[in-house]
Amino acid sequence: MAATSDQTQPAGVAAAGVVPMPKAWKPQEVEEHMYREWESAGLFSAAADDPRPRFVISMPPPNITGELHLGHAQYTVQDLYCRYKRLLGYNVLWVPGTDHAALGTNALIERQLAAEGTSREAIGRASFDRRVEEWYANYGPRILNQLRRLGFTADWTRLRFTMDPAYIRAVRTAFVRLYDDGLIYRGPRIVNWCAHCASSVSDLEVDWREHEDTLYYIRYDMADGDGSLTIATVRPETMLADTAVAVNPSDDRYRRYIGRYARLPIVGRELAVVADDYVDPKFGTGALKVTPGHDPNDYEIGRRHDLEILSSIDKEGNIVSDDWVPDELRSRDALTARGRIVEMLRDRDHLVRTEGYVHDVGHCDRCGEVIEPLVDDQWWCAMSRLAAPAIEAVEDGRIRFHPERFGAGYLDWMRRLRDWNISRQIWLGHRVPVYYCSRDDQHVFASVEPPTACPQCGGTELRQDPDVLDTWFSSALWPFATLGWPDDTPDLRAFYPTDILDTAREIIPLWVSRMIMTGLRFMDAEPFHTVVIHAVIQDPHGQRMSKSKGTGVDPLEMVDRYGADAVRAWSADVALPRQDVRFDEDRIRSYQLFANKLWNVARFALAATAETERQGLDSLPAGALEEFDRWILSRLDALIVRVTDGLETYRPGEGITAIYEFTWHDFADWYVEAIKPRLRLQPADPSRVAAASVALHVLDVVIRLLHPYMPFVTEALWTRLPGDGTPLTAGTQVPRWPAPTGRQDVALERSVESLFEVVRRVRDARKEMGAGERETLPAAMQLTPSTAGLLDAGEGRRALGLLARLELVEELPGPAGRVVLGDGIEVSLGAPAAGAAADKASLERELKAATANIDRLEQQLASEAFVTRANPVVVQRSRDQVQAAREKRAALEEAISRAE
RNA sequence: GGUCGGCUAGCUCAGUUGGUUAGAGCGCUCGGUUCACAUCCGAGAGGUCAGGGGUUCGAGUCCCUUGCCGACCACCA
Repeated sequence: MAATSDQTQPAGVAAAGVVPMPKAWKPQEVEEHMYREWESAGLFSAAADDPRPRFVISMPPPNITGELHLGHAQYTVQDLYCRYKRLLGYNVLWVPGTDHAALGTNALIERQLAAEGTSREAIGRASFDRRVEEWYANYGPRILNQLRRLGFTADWTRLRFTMDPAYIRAVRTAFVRLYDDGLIYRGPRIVNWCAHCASSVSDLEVDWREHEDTLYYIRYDMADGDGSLTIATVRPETMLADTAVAVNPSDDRYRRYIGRYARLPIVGRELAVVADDYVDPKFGTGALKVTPGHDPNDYEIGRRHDLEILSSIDKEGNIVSDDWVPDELRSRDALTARGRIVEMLRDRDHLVRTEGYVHDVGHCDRCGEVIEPLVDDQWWCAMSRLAAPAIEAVEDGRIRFHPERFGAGYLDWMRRLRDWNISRQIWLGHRVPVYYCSRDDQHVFASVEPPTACPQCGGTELRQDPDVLDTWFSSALWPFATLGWPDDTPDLRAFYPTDILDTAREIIPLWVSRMIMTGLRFMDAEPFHTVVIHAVIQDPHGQRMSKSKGTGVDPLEMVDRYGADAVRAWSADVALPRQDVRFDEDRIRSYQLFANKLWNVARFALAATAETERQGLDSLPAGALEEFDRWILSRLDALIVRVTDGLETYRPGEGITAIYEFTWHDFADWYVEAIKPRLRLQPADPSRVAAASVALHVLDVVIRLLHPYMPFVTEALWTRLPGDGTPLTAGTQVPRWPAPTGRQDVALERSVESLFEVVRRVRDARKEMGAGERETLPAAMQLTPSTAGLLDAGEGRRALGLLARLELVEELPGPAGRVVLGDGIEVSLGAPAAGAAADKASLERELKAATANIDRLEQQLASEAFVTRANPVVVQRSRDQVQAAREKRAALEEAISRAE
């Protein structure tokens, strides 16, 4: 890699000390340049003929409806696994792309047109199409730039867009095959109609919101004059299209009405009274007006009883002008008509009463308009034959969800699937590839290539269906259509099926389920084996982020402020296995600070070590490692296990948390501080060489473990460590992911950490005694017989002196100022030059705590049940603890008496 | 209505088969110009683990229940 900025200098240059490493890690000065280097070196491109095992992710294509929001930072999870797998030696392909988002983009462009005082009808289809192209040309590149700024290693040479010519052919092919197999059909059924978008929308695109409405009780007299039925409705305007009244067959109140006829007020139509189990006798009056033309449930009742379907509301949301509609209501919009109808009912004494009523009303997901259910000719995709194998794939475990609970939700939804309304009446999108011959209404056919003649009669006057397809119909083909399907391409053969799909949970029914269905149908294989559902990012108050409320956050703003590494680390931390996560800028910032910390600890280690010491651990002579060396290597082994395990179980937060804690606290705070004197020894001193080698080894491993999370800072450091110069971002033949080395030593860890605890207590005591920060105190150390050899002499003794700023002596010159106790160790501190000679109060405080601890343990051990039934290991631990606590209490009491 | 998630320090969150005296980051208090880092170092204060009940020698952790917050699915006019 060529380097222009000093932070990306090759290792040799920096190591020679020619160019010093800057004091602070400044991602803003490094990341963008470094990314361009990676991309231009082709590090993200996978080869179809690469013999290594492959790992593939299809990127969920962001909608080109605008710029990305912070939620897209969750794509970090995908890059994390791509980089992890590259380090493991896989041939990795991450296929990127964008989605045309027909309904959404269409709504935005229409809004734009409306703001300019025009409309799509006014400017015509050609101009509209140009608008669409401009839109995509504007936002598409911005989105891709955002993804690049986050450091994502998607293979941009394979970028796809769901409206590319090749993709259009894939969509048409899928449609034609399903059509020819009878799984796509056209027919009149009730749909969710949005008058504003002038299109149907699928059940999943209806947004239900609570409304306060009025429930009207309306009396329908019987046609034969004998009695009446009162019904309740919130939508009196739909009564014009009533074609029946329904009651529950078991409802004694209404049994005598069944089979007779009621007369519809205002209109005068006769309505059959039918018996249907759907009717809830306890709701309202127990009698239901049936309007098959404008209510999904009524539609079902209508089918069961073979009722006529009438429409009283048209696609503009106005009352129809059919001759059975009273003149004064015709063409009025539905809402004004409602008021007028209520007046008419009141005038004619049909309105029994009204009451307030709170219920949910469907709104268009895209534009917010109230949805009008109406019956319309639409294209449908039959679900049951497609769903069955997709259900089995998850039941059998061929596809697994993480977190697991989402699998149950998927199955529940799939088992209740209804046919899918796939046509939309807008201009933007994939046109339905169905053609009608002008010679004969019966000559209807679907065709992948635009046909020139009717296959049945050869007629050349053909008309294409005006509808377009639901965007999700095209997205459903994503994992294979991006690889060249329907052609049998090398990419398709090499890279399908993919491995992991990572997305948000709300997308499971919209997209995941449909990819599984089409993958099994067209490719005869599940499109992926693992579905990872990441958390949804909310605003800091736990509300959904929304652009309109101004609570949306631009990921680039965060990247500019804290660096991509910090944003990524935070994303990876919170993405799994949680369900919701609040945006927390401080937490992002903490990862920037971490990058700086890593940078500096590396800077120190590199500056303090000589070129000759950068040879690797293996070249050290046997026995060269001291206690702290073995301690940090033991901790490092545990870290490798924890990070790897976290990634393998789809809990990446475990990994980044562990790396953070290890690097900052174990490595920088303790290990590096403890070896500083050793690094100042002569270059050839074995102790120095061991410390330097271990420090560099730890850095090397940490950088590799951290790289998937924070690629930029790790790459910058990698070039300065000994190695072959191949960027970490590059895939290599030889795996580079660290493996545990068997150096874990739990007993050693315990004794070293108990020494740290003593250091902490001494620091605390020094402060309480009023010792100066830089003042060295004399101290005598006493060890109990059980003490580990570590503390007796050598490194432990040295470290205690260094880290707690003590001079260890055999005998204190005067009375002890304080006595500090640890596990098997007692440190008597000499009095500081100034300040309180002894702090009896704090000793007494400690005594109190120690006594309470003894009481608790003694009580526990006095319990017969505990001693006989608890795990012996636990019992022994309590015994050891109480013993240690008693020793400590005795020492404290003695110290207190000395202080008096 | 069904399902799922959450409720742990002032704030945001860890806490993986039940077992030391419940942790971290930020914030706060006190002290630090030690030649890696003030984007830092050291020390400290701060929690009846949402309420109630149960199982257990032992519960933040398991079971039941109540409450509140949130999400998804369904759609009783």
